Amino acid sequence: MAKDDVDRLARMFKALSNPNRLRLFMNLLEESKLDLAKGRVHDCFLAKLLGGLELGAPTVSHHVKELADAGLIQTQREGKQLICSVDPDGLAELRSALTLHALT
Amino acid sequence: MAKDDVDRLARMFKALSNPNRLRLFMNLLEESKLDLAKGRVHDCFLAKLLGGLELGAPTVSHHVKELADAGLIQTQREGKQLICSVDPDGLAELRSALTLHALT
DNA sequence: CTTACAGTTCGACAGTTATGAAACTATCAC
DNA sequence: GTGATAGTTTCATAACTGTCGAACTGTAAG
Repeated sequence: MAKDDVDRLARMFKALSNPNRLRLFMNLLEESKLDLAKGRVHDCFLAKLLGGLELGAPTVSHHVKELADAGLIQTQREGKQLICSVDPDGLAELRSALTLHALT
Repeated sequence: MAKDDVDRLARMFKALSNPNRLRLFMNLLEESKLDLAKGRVHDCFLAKLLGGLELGAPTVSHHVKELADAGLIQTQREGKQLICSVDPDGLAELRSALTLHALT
């Protein structure tokens, strides 16, 4: 495995290594599951992502940026709000790194 | 998703968030793939895991402990040497967390 | 234009992490 | 026993991280 690939992967894992950030991502993933089951891509406001999380706005902004920079989520402005969705490519990369190809 | 589960998952991701530690784990995983293909469980010395990694012994010892504490690898003494292998349960946990059940 | 809203940027601070040097423990070979 | 080998523990240190308050930017509504 090339050094660049390892670094890229490590960055993704780092983005998921903070419980609050992981919760954000899992919430988004949960929503995505529901929506994908219905055949459309999910979008979601930041505020909505925070369900139960008691974090200040600057902190959330920072976490979202980390997840986006790592390639795990995609963001998009829509008026005042920031729309987030899981990046399917990033997710696929993660999963394939953890897959025992010899077994499947 | 319960708080404890999130914390446990986050700990696993954190263990993989350092490039050197991730390389250690990926080396082990690579070896495991080969061995599982042959129908046996792989074991591997620390020194062997280090292929190319220029880290001091204390650092490696520390990284191995982190991976073990996170539940990603299992260790076992054998004479002077420490035998490591991927913990299949931990790996399965990680993979299932990243799986879009609605899609599979 | 003014106000309110959603999110960002900029410090700052406490806490954590990665790394190695030195000293240590445990095991094997002689 | 002596010495060599494999790994651990302790400690120090530089670098990084998570969080927030305060000030800021951009957008929409009136």
